[in-house]
Amino acid sequence: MSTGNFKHDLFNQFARVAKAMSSGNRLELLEFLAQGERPVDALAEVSGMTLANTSQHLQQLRLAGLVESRKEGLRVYYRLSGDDVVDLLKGLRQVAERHLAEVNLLVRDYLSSRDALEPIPRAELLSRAREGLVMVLDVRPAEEFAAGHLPGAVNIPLGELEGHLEEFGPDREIVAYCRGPHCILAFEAVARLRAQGLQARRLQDGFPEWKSSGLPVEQGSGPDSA
Amino acid sequence: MSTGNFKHDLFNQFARVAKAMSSGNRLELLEFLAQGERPVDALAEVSGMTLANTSQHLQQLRLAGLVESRKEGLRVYYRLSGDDVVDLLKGLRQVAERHLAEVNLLVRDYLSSRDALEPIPRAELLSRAREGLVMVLDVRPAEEFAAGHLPGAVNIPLGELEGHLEEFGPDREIVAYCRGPHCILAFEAVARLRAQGLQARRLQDGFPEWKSSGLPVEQGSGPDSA
DNA sequence: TTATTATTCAATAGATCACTTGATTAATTG
DNA sequence: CAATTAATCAAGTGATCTATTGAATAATAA
Repeated sequence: MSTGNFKHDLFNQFARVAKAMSSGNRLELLEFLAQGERPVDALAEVSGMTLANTSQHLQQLRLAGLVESRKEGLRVYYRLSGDDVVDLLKGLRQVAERHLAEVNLLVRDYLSSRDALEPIPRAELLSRAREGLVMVLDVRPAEEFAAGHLPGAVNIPLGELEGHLEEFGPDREIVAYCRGPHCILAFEAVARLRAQGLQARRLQDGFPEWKSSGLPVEQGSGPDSA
Repeated sequence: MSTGNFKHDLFNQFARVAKAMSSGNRLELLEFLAQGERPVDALAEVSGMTLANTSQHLQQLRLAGLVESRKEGLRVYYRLSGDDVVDLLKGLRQVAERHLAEVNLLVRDYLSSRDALEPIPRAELLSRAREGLVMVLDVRPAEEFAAGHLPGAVNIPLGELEGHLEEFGPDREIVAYCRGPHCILAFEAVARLRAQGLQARRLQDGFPEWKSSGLPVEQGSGPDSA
């Protein structure tokens, strides 16, 4: 790796970090890890990759200094190696959104075909939820819900949505949320609920943003932790 | 490119940006471009790549939305597509420095072998330069010097340093600076001057940091624009 | 001990990437 | 007009990357 040329060596080290982030699959892993520590099998399932493949990608991320791991019993838990990694991911998203026309087209196409309506702002949801006017729906996996969620939220992971349709009424608006501005779980949920004739909207951004903006958060098993 | 899967497509777009930055050569180009607009041949020379290779790398950067170009006469000038690209580069450096042991080893080895002394802080240089106690040496290429430099600085590009040794005296300390914290020009200059028995130190960071911290700047051809 | 589970390792084929070389385009000059 | 210059394009080769497969390791349970 060392070429004896300081400048080159240094840039090549920086490039290692970028190379680790140059795969959509690995970025997806990083985004999940931004939510907190996760074992390998959970990451494999959520990313849709095989276990071995996921493990290898995680090791590339580790070699680039982006994640760290900890073994506990049979499981190996991975986590981001620092908040600066979150900043880096954010910077990457920002540049892509500002300068890649394809990203905007993708988002626009998806939104217009799935959910033309504006997301509901956080403050508005808070006040309307307090008045009991809306049902707050958390479509993330149960484990993420257990680690923290919006107050009064009901947890129905996206895959189980079809089995719970009778819990919704046509008169009470449903506001779905998930992980963040680019998490598609909430989009999908809104699309499916609307297909059933229900009133559904999407929360602006997701749980991490809600939490980091200082709004109230509930922990532990919620009202629907079946 | 499109897989019909929104989430995947989106992450793959983000990955395109990271992939463009996953080469040391391209990062080097980006760092030069952070100084301002440059034509292809200048970038080729400074990076040590062939013209064709440089051109191809620049086009990859453009496809990733990191740079833009403008044609003027025979020349094509490239520039960063926005300040967010600078932020992204900074984030990349930060993560690499914090989490890659190799980077710290590289920097430490280089510093201890070339320049064990601390860099001189900006404020200190300013006051000492005003008292005429130090000679401020800009070792960047003449064109960069002309675009802006420290007040009273003398411009001697690194390659011409050996031909100008008689301009320095052993009693007046020399403070060299260049582009930034990882630009090696100043390191090299200090090493060579010390090898001649002269008192030489390096400014903390470089010209961009000096300028952005609000300290005075001179423009146009300086006192030594031979 | 053997079996089970979570993870990693090793080997592989196909795809993509980096750099070189020589030809080509576009703007300028004589 | 032909010659020159800056940059890009096109093709080829060796290297690297990705995902898959099946085997190996390590911790736990029976």
